[in-house]
Amino acid sequence: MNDPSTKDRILDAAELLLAEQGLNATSLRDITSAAGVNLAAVNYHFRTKDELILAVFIRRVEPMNQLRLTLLDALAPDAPLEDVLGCFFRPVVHMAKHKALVARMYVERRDLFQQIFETHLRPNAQRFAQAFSQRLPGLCRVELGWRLHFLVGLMIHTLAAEPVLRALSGDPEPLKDLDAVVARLVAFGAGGLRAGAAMVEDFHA
Amino acid sequence: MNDPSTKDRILDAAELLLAEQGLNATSLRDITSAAGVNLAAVNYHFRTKDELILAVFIRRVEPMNQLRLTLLDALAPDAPLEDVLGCFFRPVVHMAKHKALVARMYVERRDLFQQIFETHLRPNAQRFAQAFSQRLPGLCRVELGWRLHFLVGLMIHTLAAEPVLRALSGDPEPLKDLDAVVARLVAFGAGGLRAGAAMVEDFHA
DNA sequence: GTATTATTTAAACGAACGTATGAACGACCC
DNA sequence: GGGTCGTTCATACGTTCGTTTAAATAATAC
Repeated sequence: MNDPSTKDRILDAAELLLAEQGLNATSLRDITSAAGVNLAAVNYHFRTKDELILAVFIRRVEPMNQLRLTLLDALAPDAPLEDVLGCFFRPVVHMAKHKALVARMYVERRDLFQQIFETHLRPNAQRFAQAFSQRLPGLCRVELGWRLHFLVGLMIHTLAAEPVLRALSGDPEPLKDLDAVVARLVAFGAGGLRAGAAMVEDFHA
Repeated sequence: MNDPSTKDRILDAAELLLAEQGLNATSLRDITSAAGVNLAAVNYHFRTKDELILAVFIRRVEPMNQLRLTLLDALAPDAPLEDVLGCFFRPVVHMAKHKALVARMYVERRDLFQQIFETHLRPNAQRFAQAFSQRLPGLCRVELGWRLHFLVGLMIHTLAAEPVLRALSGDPEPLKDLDAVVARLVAFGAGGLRAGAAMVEDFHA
């Protein structure tokens, strides 16, 4: 087993620290000293801090994205809403050790997040939007958008809030049993989507 | 109509910029030059940047908190779950022009958020936890904690994501009709809470 | 083995940051 | 009018940041 390359050691250390401390709060010096490499190595391998952040993120998003589509394709056409939600949530929850990075990215650097969304996530998102829409008849585009937005909110917030959950539940490792987390997200999400669907006519009455 | 004091002009400019650009990304020089005051005025009126951020936040949280309790107290003891959710969501959604600040705070400076939670929000949160619990019989402490956590996620994410909603729905001002936003949050939240409650025995089987 | 390329290193750059200082200014009281 | 106190001001301090440079070292090819 050969040592991980400098590039990989930077990526690993960056993933950990960026998720833990935030994007702006983590300096390149934090990362390189944690990785045991020289500061200038970041510039050599990634050019800038932004490109390093993108590389860290894409390394996890790429396979997660593929898994999502594989699961969705394997679903029966008449599979219930809950199964689609499972395909949506499970790969993200299982993705990485340092899940808070998603939320950090989303709030601290929406420009970078948007960039990744356009290049890596948009087709994926449209496939899921279609799968949800199919199982929530009578939902117009705007309302569907809001509900998808709520789903993303559930997910991001859950992944970001390990310390809060720890304090709230007393469980020292609230995100340990990932399947239970997925089940909770699926149940809550399905209930919200269905109740929301029932309200549509109220808004447009 | 006398001019607003230096202190207020700093608070106003800070609220706008901190929400727009983020906590770390906004410098005191950004704030003071937007407010048209001297840089050192921050130090004079608030001592440090952290204390300024706290002051900005507390100025909005204080009345919002009081309104929340007033609404909850005015509720009939047998009011439905949706009404409690309304008391929970409405004051936050209506709170300030620059709502993203809540999310910024939550992700970028959880230490400050925690500090405000302990000193300003905890009793409030317990009142609501009790009101929810009362209407969701058979929910253990842990599961209730998860569901409250999901509610907070819905709220924060919604307030933070105006630009995303804009892109997603095509609506140029998706957070303009605040009552519609509250209605959507209430419907989705109630559906999620109830569906979650129905799943409890599965987890503990 | 030497030449060429790829990688790592120490050191420094200029810029931006939060904070601190001491002088100037203004309103107000005696 | 002089003195006091709260406020505003220009300016500077020390630090840290992302980025760059050029030399040193390792790896590869001929």
